[in-house]
Amino acid sequence: MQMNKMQFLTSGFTSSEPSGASALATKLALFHRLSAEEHSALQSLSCRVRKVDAEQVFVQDGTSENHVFVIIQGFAYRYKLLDDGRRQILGFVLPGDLCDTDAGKSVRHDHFVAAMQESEVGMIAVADLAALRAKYPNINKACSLAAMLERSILRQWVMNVGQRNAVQRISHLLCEISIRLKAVGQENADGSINFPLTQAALADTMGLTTVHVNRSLKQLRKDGLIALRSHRLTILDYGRLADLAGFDEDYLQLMCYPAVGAQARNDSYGADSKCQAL
Amino acid sequence: MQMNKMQFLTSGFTSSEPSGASALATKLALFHRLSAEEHSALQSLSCRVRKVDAEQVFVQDGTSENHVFVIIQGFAYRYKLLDDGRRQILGFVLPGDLCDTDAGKSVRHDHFVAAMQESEVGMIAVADLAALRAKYPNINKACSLAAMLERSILRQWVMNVGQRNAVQRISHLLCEISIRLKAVGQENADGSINFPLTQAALADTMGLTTVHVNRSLKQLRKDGLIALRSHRLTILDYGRLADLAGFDEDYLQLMCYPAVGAQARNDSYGADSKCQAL
DNA sequence: CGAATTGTTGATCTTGATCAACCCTTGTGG
DNA sequence: CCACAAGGGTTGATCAAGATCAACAATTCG
Repeated sequence: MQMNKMQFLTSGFTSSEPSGASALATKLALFHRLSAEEHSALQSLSCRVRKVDAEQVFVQDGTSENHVFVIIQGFAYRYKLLDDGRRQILGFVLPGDLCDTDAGKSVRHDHFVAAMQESEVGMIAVADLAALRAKYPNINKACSLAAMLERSILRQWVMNVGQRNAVQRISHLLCEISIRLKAVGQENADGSINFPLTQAALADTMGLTTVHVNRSLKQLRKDGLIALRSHRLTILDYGRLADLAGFDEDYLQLMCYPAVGAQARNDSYGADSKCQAL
Repeated sequence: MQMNKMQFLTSGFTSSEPSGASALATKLALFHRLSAEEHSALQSLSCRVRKVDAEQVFVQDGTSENHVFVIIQGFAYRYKLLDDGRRQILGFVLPGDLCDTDAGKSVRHDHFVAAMQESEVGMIAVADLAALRAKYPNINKACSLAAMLERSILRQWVMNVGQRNAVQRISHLLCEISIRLKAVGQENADGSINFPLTQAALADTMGLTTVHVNRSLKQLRKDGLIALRSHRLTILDYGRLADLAGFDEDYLQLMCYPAVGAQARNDSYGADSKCQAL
């Protein structure tokens, strides 16, 4: 897959809204118990909201950024380019996810991040987040754990591309995305999910060609495992699909902070009391 | 590659020595400027040193650990297993590197870590390191950056396995290991490095078969790019090798903290003042 | 409606897998 | 010191998953 044209930032900000900081707070609360004070500190983080178009790049390779991005809604992806134009997709950034959390300082990006569909991202000053992390240990730990989850997912991807065949790779990815989206409530009433990847994007994710992705999807449909059309994915038989893919959702469970003894639940803002996958 | 037999911990501790904490301090200092106080706090971290045999597993999948490990000397690797016994190597842990830095709490491991050759590892209580991170912002940042480097390397690996052919993948890995080892002073007088991977391990790293690894190495030797025998690697033509692999060492430069204005250098313990790759 | 993007299919080719020997080195015990 | 075993490395022959090339169909969108 060649990357031909790619739009760049046209700098269109909408005015300051609370939703960015709020999405962040909700997400971090899944990783580690936060005190009421910490929660409200997060809520009051100044966060500019920006709309980005589909295929718009908002983190540039080689640049360094004074902001951390939170995806408020939509679907973004990280990628690298090879000299000859081939693209490797390195991860997906879903609602509530952060780009480059753990930068306590500005760091040179080694990859791009672009929106897969029209999305809303929140921008938080690196210094602001760093200050919060320095002051509030639980926020700091939650950020570290979020970064750890990202590594955990990356390891699965290496496993995926290194050891599995085309059908398994694709199945594995579908399972991952499905679980991650559902965990943040992004599920449609009919059980389907928003799946904005073209077959070309899938190919660049899995290290395959579009032709082969097409044939593999055909196979998955024929076997009654999935329904996928016009960017809507329904997993028809999760059990068989996960089995085929060798998918074990445990690696996504980092967000589940352990029960803290008999301590009452309402002393903190920790989303549901139930242990929840990402 | 099948994993047949694999030795497990026989719990042999040698008595407490300073070298573990010291290796850690030196490494972290490369990521972020540390104050004298922070540096000595690291030095006085209690750290038990343990010898591990070649092929001995010291971090178990599915378990959680109260310790963070520092490799003092030797060579370790992370890996996952598939049901059918296939192994995917997910990263190498070199002298000074940490396993699972960012666990502010005990976390369930999603992979194994084993020694590739006889090694020495230091064990630091998770709680101790967490306390230091909470107290000293620069230590905290350095740990976050170390974790970030690990992600950065993982992204390169996905790129590698997803987009490059056998010869390129192997070349890329050789470049990575070479730079990382040399950056921590692990270079022999003749310019060679310790390279304890068997061809089978290389295969499990790159998602190839041993046969194909063997043929690719033959190619690299024939082209005068490397010399490799009895676990000693010499890169004969780094320029051509890196070029062939599409290797750009920038992604390893996270350790290089930026110059902090005109501030004098000797107010902190920051290894060399020169920007140094990992 | 027409252009562009995305998806689908067939034919053929290539990289790397698989299977099967065999060699070389290293280490061990008699 | 030699014999032998075992692990690792090397080579050849054959096979298959996935790549490449080339059309063309179906959607989407202005």
